[in-house]
Amino acid sequence: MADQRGARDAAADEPLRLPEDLDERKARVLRTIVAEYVANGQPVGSSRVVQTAGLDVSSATVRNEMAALEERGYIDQPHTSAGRIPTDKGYRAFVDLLEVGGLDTQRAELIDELLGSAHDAEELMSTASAVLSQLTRLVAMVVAPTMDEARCKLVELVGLGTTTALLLLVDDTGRVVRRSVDIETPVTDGDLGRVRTVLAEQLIGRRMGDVHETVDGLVDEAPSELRPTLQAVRSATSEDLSVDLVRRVFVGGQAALAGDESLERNALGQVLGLIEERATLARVLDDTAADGADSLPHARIGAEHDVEELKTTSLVSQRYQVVRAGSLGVLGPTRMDYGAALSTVRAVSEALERTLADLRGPDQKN
Amino acid sequence: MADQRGARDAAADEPLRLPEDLDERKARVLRTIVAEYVANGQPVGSSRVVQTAGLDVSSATVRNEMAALEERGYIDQPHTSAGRIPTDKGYRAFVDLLEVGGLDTQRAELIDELLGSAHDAEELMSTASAVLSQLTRLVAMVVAPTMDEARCKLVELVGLGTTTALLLLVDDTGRVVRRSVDIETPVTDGDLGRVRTVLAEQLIGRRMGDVHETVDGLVDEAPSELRPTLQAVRSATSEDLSVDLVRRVFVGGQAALAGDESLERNALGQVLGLIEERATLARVLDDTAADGADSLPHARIGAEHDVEELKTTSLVSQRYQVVRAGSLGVLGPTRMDYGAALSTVRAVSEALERTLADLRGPDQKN
DNA sequence: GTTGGCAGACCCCTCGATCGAGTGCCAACG
DNA sequence: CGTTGGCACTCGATCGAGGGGTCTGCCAAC
Repeated sequence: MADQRGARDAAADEPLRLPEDLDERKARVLRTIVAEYVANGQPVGSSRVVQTAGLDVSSATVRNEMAALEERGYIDQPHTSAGRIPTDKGYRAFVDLLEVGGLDTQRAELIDELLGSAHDAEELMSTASAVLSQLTRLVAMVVAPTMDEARCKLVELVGLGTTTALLLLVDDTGRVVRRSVDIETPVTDGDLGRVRTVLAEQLIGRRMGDVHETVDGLVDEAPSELRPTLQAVRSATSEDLSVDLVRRVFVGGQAALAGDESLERNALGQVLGLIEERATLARVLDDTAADGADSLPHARIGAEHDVEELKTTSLVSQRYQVVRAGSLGVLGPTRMDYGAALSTVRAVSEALERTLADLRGPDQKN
Repeated sequence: MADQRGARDAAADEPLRLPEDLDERKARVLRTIVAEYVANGQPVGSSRVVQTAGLDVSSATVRNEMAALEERGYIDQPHTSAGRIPTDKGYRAFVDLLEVGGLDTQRAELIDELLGSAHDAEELMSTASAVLSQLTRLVAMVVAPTMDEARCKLVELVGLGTTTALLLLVDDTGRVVRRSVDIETPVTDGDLGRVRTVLAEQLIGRRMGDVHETVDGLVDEAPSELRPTLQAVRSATSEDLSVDLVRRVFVGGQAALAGDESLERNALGQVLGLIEERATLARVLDDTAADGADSLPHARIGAEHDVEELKTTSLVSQRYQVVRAGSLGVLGPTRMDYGAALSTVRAVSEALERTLADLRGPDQKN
């Protein structure tokens, strides 16, 4: 397992702690190689390192350093007479040494402006993924927060047929959960209305996470004619309410994947396939974010992924909203601009937190 | 403009009408070339045509026919000493001569079974796109029907802050429209409740397409304290209700695009980009389906598209539900198996219609 | 109209040679 | 001992030539 520390915060002023097997100069060489390779996509040779790193030594010296770096697994050589390419371990070390800077004010303002124009949580997250993908030119993903902690604001039960109904729950940020209810025996509109009233009385104001349990408690007390309906509602709410409809994943900029040369066509297909499996995708984003410190983005690089399809890609992900956590991030080839990715994810994440708070904050009366 | 007749129905028993510039044998040669090329991806030569078409003439004769076909623009030669490849016009002629057969019972049953397991319209369409993409190994898309003709079944107005509320409309198939309402001046819960009552009285049972107009009519009659809220509702419903949230496009199997060699990497990126623009996508599907006869799928091939990004792809699309029409289809490289695509789209479309009818049919009481 | 035959075009693969980038090693130097 | 310049070496990339194979277009004959 690779080092799982999160990216460093630029604010924390402790000196950069180098890995044991890297001295100052080796680290600098490694940094240069990663930066150059990310920028140009070409293996980088010793002379180029000397040039761009502005080191005051000869290329022969750098060659020695590079040999050491290769031996320790930080870089690799496609073939004997080629320059070096970072390994996953090399990227990892690079990222660990990286200071996550802030974004320039222009971009930061752009983010705030765009996110601020959203009317509700859903639109907000959709915008966030669009902004994130455009700024990074990577695939951007935003996982909606769980709604367990949110309060139930509205309950509706609409009959669609004599044995089917639609259950609607709205939370205090305006998110809507929509569940089909299949009732065993036909039920009249009147009974449906009565169930609706009971549900509204009991559920409104309660935590969304407690809905199922509450409904469960109602089934036994209820008069027998309402029981089949309540049982149906119980089973309709048994699955985590956040799944599927609410814990949606907003994906933007998939096309960017195709534009990247460094991703094999085959790998591309696999990644696209994975992106369609929203449940796995949400898990991967959440997990990756959880590996990092709170309010700092964290990267998973290449082989660090536990999902086979992502082994040639890197994911930078961060949690937002500590109370009811969602996560967001960008996905791209391991050869990505980690500096930009990390700081952009961080900036958008923070902007999203702020805007989300605004949305239910200032003019909230209850 | 290419020929815009829809695909032929196998049931219609009129003789196949050949294009003027194709006699029986030329058509047969063309058919063989398309079939072979679709199957193998290799340019097909005269001798191969003789073999697989089982023609009782020599390859020289076929060469003459092929020269004629090339002159008329049906086929093309990548280079002098290569076999022939169909042009878009060639594919078009091929498709026009194609009889849209039924699917084998095994597949047909599979489709019915899978679609039948869906609980509501949304799940149904999502399943349909998954089924369609798996059967064809192409990108499948299902555009939800417009809801103009559907009846309003429920109206709710939930306050989220003193100046923001959430408007919920549910139609008689259980689809939910969700609109943010920004009110000019703060409004009390009581007033909000009264507006809700007014809206419910006036809207329930009405066509969803008439909602905006109805609300518009209410604004002037309403007491002044309700007016800001009604105005806000009016502007929230001004946009077509079907757009965005309801007229969703369910896409499945994008990964298939990456797997196909015949699509340039560049083109792939463009297609992926277009797929993310759901509004355009819905329009293209609708338009393509509209070009064909009702209850028959229609193909748009390569250059027939008016969208630049799709010029190297073909789309097979069909309308379902004539009253409140949606459309569905598959997208892939022009070199696709049109026979399979056409019959599968047709089969899924019909199954979707049936299931959608069932969903609101048998046990519907109002 | 159809056919066999044939020359020609041209892709594809391989082979060899050359070029150049970049390396590893080594002896010398401070 | 770290650093350096020098040098031989490796190996991909590029180029051109040549052979094999495929498929065509044309033509004369049937």
